[in-house]
Amino acid sequence: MRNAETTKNTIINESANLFNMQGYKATSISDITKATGLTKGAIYRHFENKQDLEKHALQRLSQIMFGEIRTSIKQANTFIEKFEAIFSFFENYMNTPLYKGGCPVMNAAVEADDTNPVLRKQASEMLQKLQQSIETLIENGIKNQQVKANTDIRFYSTIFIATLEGGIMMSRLDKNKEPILHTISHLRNVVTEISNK
Amino acid sequence: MRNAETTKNTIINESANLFNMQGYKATSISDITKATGLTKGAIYRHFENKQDLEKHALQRLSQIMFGEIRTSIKQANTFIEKFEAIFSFFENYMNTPLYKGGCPVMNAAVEADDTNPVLRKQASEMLQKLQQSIETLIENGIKNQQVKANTDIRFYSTIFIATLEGGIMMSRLDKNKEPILHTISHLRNVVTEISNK
DNA sequence: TTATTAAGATACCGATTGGTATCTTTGCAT
DNA sequence: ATGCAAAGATACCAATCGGTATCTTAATAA
Repeated sequence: MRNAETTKNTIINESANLFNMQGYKATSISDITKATGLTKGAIYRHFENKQDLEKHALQRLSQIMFGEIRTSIKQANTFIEKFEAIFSFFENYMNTPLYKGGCPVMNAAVEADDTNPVLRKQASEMLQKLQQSIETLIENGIKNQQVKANTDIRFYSTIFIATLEGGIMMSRLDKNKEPILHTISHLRNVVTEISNK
Repeated sequence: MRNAETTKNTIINESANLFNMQGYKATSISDITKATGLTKGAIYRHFENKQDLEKHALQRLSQIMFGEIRTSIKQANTFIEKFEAIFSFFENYMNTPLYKGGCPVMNAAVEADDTNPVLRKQASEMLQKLQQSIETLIENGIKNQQVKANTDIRFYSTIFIATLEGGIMMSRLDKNKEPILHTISHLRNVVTEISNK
């Protein structure tokens, strides 16, 4: 048998790219056959239906995203350096993104929120995971006395994510790095604000 | 003749609602016939094609959005009150929105950015207009000596919009007002920050 | 070498898509 | 009242949608 796992993998990768760029509803199975060079028969051997494929594709984007975030955070030592790692991760959505089409969480969230409950739930879980990892970052900062003890963790993790996501959206819309750079610059001030002097 | 203008208006209104809720690509002409009670023949008499209808629908959403923003800003007197008006406008995306489906700028931006250049350009112009009106607000604040003279207008208008848009996205995703309330609370601090004491 | 079986290709399905040509109805001017 | 033009309904079109049944190809185990 031709290597099934490899095939399944390329289907997931290619469709993840297409879904994140064009949208889930807007990407057809035949778009995916063109991108992979495979046929419908091959695709439907590996996935029950389109929704199933969407699920796996977004799961893949999630793996890539959190994989990158996790390693870049681990490499950083101080609280501030770790935040800088997150900042440059978001800044990279503009020049050398891990995947085309912008932030998968935002894309899935905006497309799915009123129509596709499966996708919506998945996006919600991704957002939760992202927020959790930022909250852990702040918690550790408090433990290490790098962050003020009375810092509202939930509040600030929300601010960071909202501001960065909004910045990406604006930057992508007018293909201009200024917004994301401004938001990062602002969040640096916020980091300083909650840091112990 | 049956009133053509009224018909055209209901088509625009209903399709604007559907486009903003389900997405532009995901909303079919037959969805619109069901919502309006009209037939395809009637719709295509008033609009060249679907793209033309999308354009008019987003234009309508833009009118509603900026109409509301403008009047609520005008009613406010001080710089801080005007910003409070904007804040409550964004907060209302969660309970009593002017239109269903969230912020039209974000929706169009996320859906269109890689595929639909017409929609994309329109969304870009809406964002520009939104930013312009916030910049004017800050400028006037400076003129009235309510805002510090050295305030970077472009910078702060970007922060405000990015943070609010990100907050809406998060709040809509998990159907919870907490994120948008947190972002507004944070932006209140920012307003205070650039205000003259 | 050959039988087996999984992987992938081909050909089709009904439903729906955006769009159009044509017919009918409506309201107004004469 | 009637003729006319505009508004809307009906009926159709080719193309594409997601999905499936069936056939062919390729790799492995015997």
